[in-house]
Amino acid sequence: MSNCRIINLDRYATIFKALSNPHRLQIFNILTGCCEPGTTCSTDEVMSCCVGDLDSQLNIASSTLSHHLKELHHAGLIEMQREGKQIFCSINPAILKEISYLFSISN
Amino acid sequence: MSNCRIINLDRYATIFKALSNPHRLQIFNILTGCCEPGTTCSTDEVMSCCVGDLDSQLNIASSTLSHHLKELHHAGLIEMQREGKQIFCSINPAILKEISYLFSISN
DNA sequence: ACTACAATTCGAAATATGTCGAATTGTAGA
DNA sequence: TCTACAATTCGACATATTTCGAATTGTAGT
Repeated sequence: MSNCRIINLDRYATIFKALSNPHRLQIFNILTGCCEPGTTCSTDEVMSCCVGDLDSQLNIASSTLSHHLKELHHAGLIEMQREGKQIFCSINPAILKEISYLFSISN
Repeated sequence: MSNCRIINLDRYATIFKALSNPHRLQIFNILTGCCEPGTTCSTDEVMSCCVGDLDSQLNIASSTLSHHLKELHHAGLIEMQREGKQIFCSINPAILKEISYLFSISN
């Protein structure tokens, strides 16, 4: 297995598991931003990334949302930072690059 | 949501779910080939892709392997083709490109 | 037709996941 | 300190997943 691309199966399994649920994937999708680079989205859905904003877009109980965010965070896909009463979520760009690399050399 | 990259959340969730289990990820990894392009692997692990070969590498019951293969196939990640007594598995290259594209524009 | 091999389906069991509402924690303002 | 808002934790429950061994199906050779 010395030449294998995926060295740590469990780690990547955790990452893909985090993306395996439609609600979490939706969160991930919102957080990566809905627009192609260079284009403009309608203002109300751009960069809404505090937990409450996600809550209003997802139609699930906030406790469930919290659970999903925890899972995305645990997988290293998102970062969370308190700002006053709110907690802001953002994508971890490093892991995005990593996954991108993983699939780009799988062809 | 008109500009969203991930149009069909459920479809991608299914794909990522297929990759979310260590055993399935291992199968996927073996099937994409263990070598970087241009390098050579030890002969015994290159392109071993009939079900029996996977079975000997995975250390799980063959019924379990069968179940995992079904899930990978259902997600569209692998193709399966009978040749005599054996069934050969291979990666669906189209879906690999698709995922690669998905993450390359997420940066 | 019989046998051997390859792989799948079936049924069952243990464990994990997704979800909710209620209760709790953390923060800021009055 | 009291109140209101934001978000999480807890406990419970229904459903899904992972896994196995036994039984079955499919294929090729004798």
